[in-house]
Order: sequence, then C-alpha cells, then structure tokens
Amino acid sequence: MQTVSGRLSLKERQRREREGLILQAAEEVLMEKGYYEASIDEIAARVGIAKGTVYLHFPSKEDLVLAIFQRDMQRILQSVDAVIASGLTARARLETVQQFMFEGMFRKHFQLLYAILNSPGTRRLFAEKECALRDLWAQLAERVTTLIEEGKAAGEFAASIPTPVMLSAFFNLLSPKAYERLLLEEKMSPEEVVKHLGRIYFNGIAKE
Amino acid sequence: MQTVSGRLSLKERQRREREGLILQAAEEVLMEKGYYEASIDEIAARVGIAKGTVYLHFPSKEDLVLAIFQRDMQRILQSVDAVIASGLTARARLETVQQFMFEGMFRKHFQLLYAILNSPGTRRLFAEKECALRDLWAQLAERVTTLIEEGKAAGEFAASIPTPVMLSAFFNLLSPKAYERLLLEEKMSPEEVVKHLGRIYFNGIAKE
Amino acid sequence: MQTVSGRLSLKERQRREREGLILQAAEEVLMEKGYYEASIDEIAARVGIAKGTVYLHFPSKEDLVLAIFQRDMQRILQSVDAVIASGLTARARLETVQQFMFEGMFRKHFQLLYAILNSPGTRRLFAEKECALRDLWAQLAERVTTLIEEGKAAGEFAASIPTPVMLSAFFNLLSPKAYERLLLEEKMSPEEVVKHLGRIYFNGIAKE
Amino acid sequence: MQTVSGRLSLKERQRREREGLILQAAEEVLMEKGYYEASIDEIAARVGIAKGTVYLHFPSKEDLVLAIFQRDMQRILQSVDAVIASGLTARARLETVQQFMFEGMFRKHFQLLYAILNSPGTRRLFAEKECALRDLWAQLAERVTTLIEEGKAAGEFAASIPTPVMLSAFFNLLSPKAYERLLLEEKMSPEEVVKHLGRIYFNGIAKE
DNA sequence: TATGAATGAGCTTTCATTCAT
DNA sequence: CATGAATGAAAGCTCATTCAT
Repeated sequence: MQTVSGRLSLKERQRREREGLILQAAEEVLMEKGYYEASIDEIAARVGIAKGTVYLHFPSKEDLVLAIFQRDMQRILQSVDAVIASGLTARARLETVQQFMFEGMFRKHFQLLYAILNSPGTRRLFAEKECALRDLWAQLAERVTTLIEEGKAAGEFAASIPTPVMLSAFFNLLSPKAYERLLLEEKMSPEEVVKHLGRIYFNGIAKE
Repeated sequence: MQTVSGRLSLKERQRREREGLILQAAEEVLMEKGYYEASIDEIAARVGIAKGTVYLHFPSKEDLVLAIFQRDMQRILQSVDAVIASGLTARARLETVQQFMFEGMFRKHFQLLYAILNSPGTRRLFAEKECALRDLWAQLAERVTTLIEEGKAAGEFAASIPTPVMLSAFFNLLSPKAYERLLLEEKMSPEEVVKHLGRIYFNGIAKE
Repeated sequence: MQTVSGRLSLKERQRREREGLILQAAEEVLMEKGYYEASIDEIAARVGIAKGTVYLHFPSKEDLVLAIFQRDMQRILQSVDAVIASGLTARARLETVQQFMFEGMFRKHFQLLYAILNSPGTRRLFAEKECALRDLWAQLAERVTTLIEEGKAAGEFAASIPTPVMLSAFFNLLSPKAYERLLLEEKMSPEEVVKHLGRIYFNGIAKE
Repeated sequence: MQTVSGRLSLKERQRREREGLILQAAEEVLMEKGYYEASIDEIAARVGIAKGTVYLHFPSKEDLVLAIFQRDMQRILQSVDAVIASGLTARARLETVQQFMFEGMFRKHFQLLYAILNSPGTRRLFAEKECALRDLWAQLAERVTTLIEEGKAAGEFAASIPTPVMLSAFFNLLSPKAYERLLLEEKMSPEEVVKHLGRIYFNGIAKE
C-alpha cells in the first residue's frame, strides 16, 4: 500500500479519506440519535454514498461504532499524553486534561464514547467486543490513574480517598454530556463551567 | 371509580395492582437491557399477562417508560421532601439526599431515570413528551436548588460557584450509575463509595 | 392445548390449519423456484397473510423448509409402512413403494425432498440442521434397505449386488423428478413410466 | 483475431487461457457451493484477478455458468463420439459411455451439468437461455438415443421399453451425483460402483 | 485492458401496535 | 376485559453488476 517514495498510494489515500468521512457522519448521527436510531441508511445519505459502500469499509454497524471509538480514543490519548509529558505538577496536568474534555472536538468525541460506554443497551450489544472497548478505555483510565497517584505522592491530593473513586469521580464530574444544560440553557461558556467544576473537583480531592 | 364509601372499587384496585406489576417488570427489563432491547413481549411475559394487556394500561412503549419515571420520581420526591422537612443544616440534608440515591430501591430507580434521561437516543424519542419529562425532573432539581441556596445563604457553601453548576455536579458526581464499577470490580461497599464521593463533593463546594 | 373432551381447542386447530396452509404454499413456491428464489414474501402472499405471520409459525426460512420435510416424510413413511406391513413378497412391496413415489401427492413431496437433499447449495445451508435432515432420510432408507435384504434372503434379488448400491439405484432410478420430461414432453402417463422403470430396476436387480 | 500466419495473436491466446482459468475456478466453486452461494468475488479471487475482469469475459453470472456447460459438454461429446465411432456393439459402447461419466474429470463435469439442469431454482433462472441449455443437452441425448436404438435393432435391448424411458433411466441411474454417498460413506471404489450399476441397468433393459 | 470501489435492489428478520375473538 | 395472532414498516446486510480510473 505504500509507494517506493514512502507515501501512501492515491487509492489508499482516497480510501482513508472516505473512511474518515463515514466515521465523521456516523459520529454525528450517533450523537444525535444514539446507537439504535442511527441507521446505516442515514449515515450513508449524509456522506452522499450508498448503503453498501459503508459495508466496504466496516463489516457491521457494531464495527463502525467500534472504529469511531478507536479513532476518538487515539486522538484523546495523543493530547492527553502531550499534557502528561509536560513538567507541571500532577494537579496542573490533571486540570489541563479536564479542560480538553470540555473543549471543541474533544467534548464531542468524549461525549459519544462515554454515552455508549455507559448505556445499558449498548453495553450488552458490544458484549463480545467488550474486550476491545475495555482496552480502549483502560488506556485513558491508566493515564489518569497515574496522574492521581503522582498527585497523592506529591501531597497534592488526599491520600485517604481511594484512587479508583477519584478516577470515577473525575470522569463523572467532568463528563461534558451532563453539562450541556449549563451551556445551552444557562448560557454559560465552557470555560466558565470548566473553571467551576475544576474547583469543585480539585478542592474536593485536595489534601486537608 | 370510587364507591360511595369512598374506597376504590375492587376492579380499580386490581387494575392499579396490575399496573404496578407491569411498571415493576418493565423497570427490571429496562435496567437489564436498555430501552431498545427491552421488548413489550418480555415485559408482559415477566408479569404473566398478554402483550395486549400492557396496552390497556399504557398506550405505547414510550408512555410506559414515562409512567415508570413518574412513579419513581414520586417516590424519590416523597423521600427527599421528608429529608428536607427535617431541621438539619442544608449540608446535612443534602448529604442525606445523596445517600438515598445510593441505597437500595433508590439507586435502582434513580439510575434508570438518569440513564434514559441522558442517553441521546432516548432523549430524542421522548422529544414530544419532553415537557412531561422535564417537569418531573424540574421538581427534583428545584428541591436540590433550594437546599443549595439555603446552604449558600447559611455560609456553608461557596457563593462563588453558580447554583446551576452545583446542581449539575451534584447529580453527575453522585449519580450511582457510574459507580457500578467501584461496587462490582473494586468490591467497595455503597456506604464507602458514598462517603468518599460525599467528601469530594462537599469539600469541593464548601466555602473557602 | 387439549380440552377435557380430548379434542384440540379451537385456537389450536386454527393454528394448525394456518400452519398447514403456510407449509403448503411454501412447498409450492419451493418446487417452482427452489430454495433461494423462494422468498418469504411470496409464500406469505400466496397464503394471503403478512410476512411477519410466517415467522410466528417458523423461526426462520430454514426451519420452514425443515418443517416441510418433516411433514412430507411423515406422510411418506406412513404409506410406506402400510405397504411394508402387507404380506406380499419383498419385490411386490418394493414395487408398490415405487409406485407411491410416482403418484399424486407423493410425487410432489418426494420430489422436493430429493431435490433439496441433493443440491449442493442447500446441503451446505442445512449443515447444522443436517442431523435432523439425515435422520428423516435415514428412516426411509432403513425401510427400503430392509425390503431389499428380505428380497435377497428370499432369493428374489441378486445377492451379488451390494445393498447400498441397490438402495441408491432405487432412489435415483425411481426418483420422479427426473422423469418430468417423460410426462411433459413425451406425454407418457405416470403409470406407463412407472411400469417401464420398474421393469428396468427389478429386472436389473433380479437374481440371474 | 487471427494473424496472417493463421495462428492466434498473443493477446487472443492469453485471453482464452484466462477464460479457461475462470471457467475452471467457477466450476470448482459451483461444485462446492452451488449456484447461489457461489459468488463472483470468490471465483475471481481463486483465479487471482479482479471481479470486473470476469465481466470482460462473461456478461453475467448466468452466462458464465452457461459457458461452463458448453465447455464441459463439448469435452463430453468429444469423448462420447470417439466411443461411438468404435466398432463395438451398442451395449459395449453404451457401457463405455457410462464408465466415462464415473471417471475423473467427467464425473466432475457431468455432475455439475446434471445438478444445475435439474434443480428447480436454477432451471427457472436459465429460462430464457433454456434454448441454449436444451440444445447442449439434446446433443448428448441424441447420441445416447442413437446407441439405444441401435441396440434395440440389434436385439440387444428390449424393444418393449420406449427409448425415451431408457434414455432417462440411463442418465438418472448413472448420474454420479447421487452416488457420492457410496463412494464416501460406503468407501466403495468408482469402478465397483459403476460395475454394479451397469449390471442393474443393462440387465434391466436387456431383451428377455 | 484490468481494476475494484460504488451501487442499490432485494433479502431475512424483528417488534411495537392493533383488533377480532 | 384479556388475549395473542396478525400486521407491516423498517432495519441490517449481501452481491451481481457497472464504470471511472
């Protein structure tokens, strides 16, 4: 698939582009309608291709969704890793990670991931592919866990609160899905919301 | 439907009892499988009645789910109101409310409510009945809002954090759904989890 | 499903009647078009019911076809058993069995059975249900095998020809499917065809 | 397409070679899976060419199958004609023809031909091309008919059995498809099977 | 010429909802 | 009233065929 010059062939580039468009459209429809009400027909229609074409790229609806997760998680991990590599304190790095999850693209990606990962219907659906899903999730959880423990070691966070609790709280408190109301109905800016939530979380887990 | 003696007729009592059984079975199935994978057939089978009978009580699947919400919310509100009526501080009362949401029946009820209320697919489904849903939810939100503002007035909570943010954070941080992992995989007891989460939240929103 | 009087309830009778109609229509379509070109839609349309109704009776297209086989084979076995029970010579009984297979209903049933059992596509399809299919077939083969061996024992048939060969030859030579041409194009009567074929087969396997 | 030298151009030779490969692969897949489960994709893959290329040689799946028949029939006819041209008795020549049909390549070719020609689904499919199919078949039937009638004239075969019946019986009794069971499950050799079947047939049609 | 991505008609199957009994 | 058989719209998926490259 690679030419001698090391670049991808035209065909392959087109293929990836198309795949990207499908993933994007699928993500949109999934966000709007959820897994069950999102039909392959509609996804294809939004891309402007035929239903069958979707199946050239993804063998099933489930696999399509899985692919969205993988792509999104990859992007999230890249950003998170960049933050973690900085020389800041654990708390500062965790705050930056949190901010990502409220901003632009990341809100969208993370939201979908989180929604599907936690809704009872879909979890059952992906039962057999759960390993793949869990793996994806585990990678993000691992990073945050490390940060939390570094913070505890540095005396920034309360050692008395178990790390798994802090981890869960981090994702729940900061999961952007639930704050749509604040953005839409209360007309708050993401920055403002994230500031206040960060304060609650970090004061909450701070050492006495 | 009421006899001269003021009591409900036998027929009506039977009717309500059956309605209760349907709601209960429906709630179970919904919790296990989610909205889309829960079939009227299975719900009816669990009650031991015919599919058609469900439709004598609820005009549609959506309405059935709505009725579950209404019943659950009513129960939750009763308990919450009892707590609020006590003479404790705002914080103490809010902590008690939170504990409800992690205990026994309430965990189950609240979990379902919250799950469906927040999954993108189901929200669209209930779009036209959203008013009803919002009303239900608004009643609970109102109670918590009042408590938060009382707490602020009493100097217990930080006035600098907007009340809507505190409200959202309350439900997100303390929503039991997301903590199943802690209960199941980390083998923590609900009491322990609620203790740590309460600490995070209440320290987080406390006045400096 | 049975009333105290021992008769089937009305519901159950209707159910069976409907099931019979579906099987009959399915058999017709299958005969005309073969397995793959027979669509559930068309079968339902011929019965005058909706597609979904077919699925109330048979969980899948494969199972529908299997049910046809079972019903047909049952009918065939009944008739064959009646013949076998008569006190005639082995040859006379085998001839009578052969005649069945060329007459009226039996031609139709046997034809379908044989066609699907021997076409490569369908055999693969029914791979997992092959046990069921094989069982059905084995029952008929067993009867014929017994007759052949009785004939050999009685000195009617050549002992030098292996019984399995005689069995295969019986079904192939006498399978009515392949003789449609004689009936249709050569305008021969079934009786005439069966007479000549019987002569060939029975002279062929006769003791020297 | 022919050069002045009378030989086929290189291009044309390559073309025919590839066509042969396609036919061969198609025949294989068809034998394994039957008409409907054989996909153009798989056939192309086995040849190692693209799906579209198949369509450069054959305008449709049906035509591809028809071409297989034509090629196979041509080969069969060649061999049959060679046999017929020998100076043996009618019976001896017919026996040799029969042996062909049980041996090596011929079994394979004949089997496919016969299977598709007799399965109800495929017959309908080829309805419009039936003329072509019938023609092919008629050529073989004609040879055998001639042999049978020569046998009758020579007093070798019973004149009382109509020739079309003998013809049908010949192909049915001797069609190798149905004898796979004997080869596979009873572990008989083709030679043995053909010997016994020949005995049945030729004794069956012999003059009293 | 050879390719294989794209197409879309058509299939099996599901299930909320209706309604004659 | 209660029933559950019947409905039929709608979904996921396949594959022969086409056509731009």
